Amino acid sequence: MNPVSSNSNNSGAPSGSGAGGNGTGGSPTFSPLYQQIKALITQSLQSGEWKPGEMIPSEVELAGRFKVSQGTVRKAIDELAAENLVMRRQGKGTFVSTHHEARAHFRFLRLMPDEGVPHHPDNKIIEVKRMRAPAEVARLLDLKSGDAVVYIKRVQSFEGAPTILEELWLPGLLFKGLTAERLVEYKGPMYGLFESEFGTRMIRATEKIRAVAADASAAEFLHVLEGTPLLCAERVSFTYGDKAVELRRGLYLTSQHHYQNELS
Amino acid sequence: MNPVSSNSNNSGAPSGSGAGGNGTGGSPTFSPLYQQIKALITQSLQSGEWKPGEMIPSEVELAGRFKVSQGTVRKAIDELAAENLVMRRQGKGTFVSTHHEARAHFRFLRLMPDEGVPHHPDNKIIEVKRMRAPAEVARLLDLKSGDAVVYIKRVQSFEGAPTILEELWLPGLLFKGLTAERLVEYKGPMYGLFESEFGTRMIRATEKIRAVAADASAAEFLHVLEGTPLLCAERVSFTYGDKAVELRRGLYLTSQHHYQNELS
DNA sequence: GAGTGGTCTAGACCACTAA
DNA sequence: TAGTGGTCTAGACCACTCA
Repeated sequence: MNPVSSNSNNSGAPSGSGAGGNGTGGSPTFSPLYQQIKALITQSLQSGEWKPGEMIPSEVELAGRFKVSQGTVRKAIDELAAENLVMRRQGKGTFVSTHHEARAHFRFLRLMPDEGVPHHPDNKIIEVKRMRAPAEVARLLDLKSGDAVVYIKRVQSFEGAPTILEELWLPGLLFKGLTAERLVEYKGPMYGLFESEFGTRMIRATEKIRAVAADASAAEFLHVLEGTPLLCAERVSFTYGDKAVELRRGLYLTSQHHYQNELS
Repeated sequence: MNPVSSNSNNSGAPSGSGAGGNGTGGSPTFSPLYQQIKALITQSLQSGEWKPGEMIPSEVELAGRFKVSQGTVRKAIDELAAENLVMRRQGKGTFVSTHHEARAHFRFLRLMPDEGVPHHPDNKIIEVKRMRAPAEVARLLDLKSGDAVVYIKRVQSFEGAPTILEELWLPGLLFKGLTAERLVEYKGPMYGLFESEFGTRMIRATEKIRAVAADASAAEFLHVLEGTPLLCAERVSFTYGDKAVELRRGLYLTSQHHYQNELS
C-alpha cells in the first residue's frame, strides 16, 4: 500500500538517511510522492473501482490509505481535476467525471451555431459493420493491419438540417456487443454509451482539421452541391494510459455553424 | 501594500473575529488571498514593472512584500503559470512569458505540415493602411464604428509555397507607429513585434473556423483555382483584462498542411 | 555555497452541503 | 452537526542553477 519509499522523510524526526530501505533495489524511476499517488488513483479509476459519476474517497481517507499528508493527496487530485478525470465539488466530494453531463458534451463537440444557442443533434445511423482494419486505420489506432474494427457511419442534424457526416472506427476487441440497434435506441452522446456499456472512457483527443470539397456521397447526405467546401476533422481519441481507442473522421457543413476553438 | 484584509486570520493567534476591521465598508467582493495576490502580480505584469523575458521577484520576496506566506504566493504564481503568463524554471526563477520564444510560436500558429517538421513561414506584406473600423470589426474589437484601425494584409509561405492569406485589424490607438516598413524588416512572429514595440501582449484568443471556397483574389494569392476549399479562421486576441486587441481573418490552404488541435 | 523553485508535512480555520 | 473540499500558515528539506 505504501508508495515507493524513495526519499522517505516522513515522521517528524529530523531524519537523515532513509529508514525505509532506499538505495537497494534501485529502479531508476524517481518521481514526487504526489505523482505516485496520482498514478495510484488513476489506476483505481481505470480499473473501475470508482465508476463514472461516483464519489471517490475523501482526501482525508486517501491520505490515511496511502500514508501521506492530505496536502500531498490534494496536489495529486488537483492535477486529475485539471485533466478533467475527476470533478471537485466543495462540501460534497470529488467525483469521477462522466460523459453523461452537459459539461462534457461540448468539450468534444466543438461545432457551434453561428447564431443562437447550441442544440443537441439528432443522430441518424447510416451503417454499422465489422471489418478488418485498413492499414491507415490500424496505424492510427495502434492495431495490426487486418485486426477487427467496428465501422460506424452516421449523419447528425441540427434543427432538421443535416450538418455532420461522420465515420468512426473502433477496436473490435473493446466493442464486441456494439450493434446498430443499440446505437439507434441510445439517446445522448456516443461517448456516454461507450463509457456505460463498454467501460471505455475517452479522456482526450487530437484533431487534424482541413478544408475539403464535398464528393458526391457527402453532398447527398448533407443536402449540398458536390464541391461544396466542408470542414474535415480527423480525430484520434485516447483513454487511460494514452491508449488510442477511436478514430473519427467528420465532415462538417459550416454555412450555419463554425468550429469553436480557444487558444491559450 | 497589504491585500484586502477580509477574513484576516493571520498571525499565530487562534483568532476569532477579524482584527482587520471587516464587515464595515462592505464591498461585496470577497476572494481568496491568493487570488488577490494573483491580481496584484498581474497588475505588475500589465503595467510593465516586469517586462517580457525578465525574472519576477522570488516567491520569498513576494511573500514578504505582500505579507503573506510563501505557499499563498506560490498558489497565485501556479495559476499564472497555468495561464502561460509566466514560466517557472527550477533553480533560476520565474520569468515573464514572451512571444520571442519557439514555445510561444506554436501556441498561436496551429497550422502544421502533414509530413516533416514545422518550418517558420516567410512573410510577405501585401498592404498596410489606416482606416475607419467597419461595423463588424468595431463590434469584435469593442470599438466604436468608425474608430481608427490599422489594416494589414499578408501572405505566408512554407518552403516557398504560399499557404496563408491573412488580414488583420488592430486598434489604431494602440499601434500608432506601425508601418509597412517596420513590418517588413521585422523577422519573427508578429506578436513579438507587438509585444516589444507597442507594449501589447497577446494572452489568449478565440477562433471560429469554417470551410470556404477561394474567391478570385484569394485564389491568386495562394496560387490555386478559384473555388478551392480553404480553411477560414477568424481570431479575436485578448491582452490583460480580457481586452480585445486584434482581429485576424486567415485563409489556410490545407492540401499540404492541417490545423492541429488538442481536445481535453 | 547561496538562491531559486519543488515537494512534503502538520495543523488550523473557512465555506459549503446535507442530514 | 458532521463531513467535504478550499484556504492559509510555518517550517523543513530536496533538486537545480550558477557564481
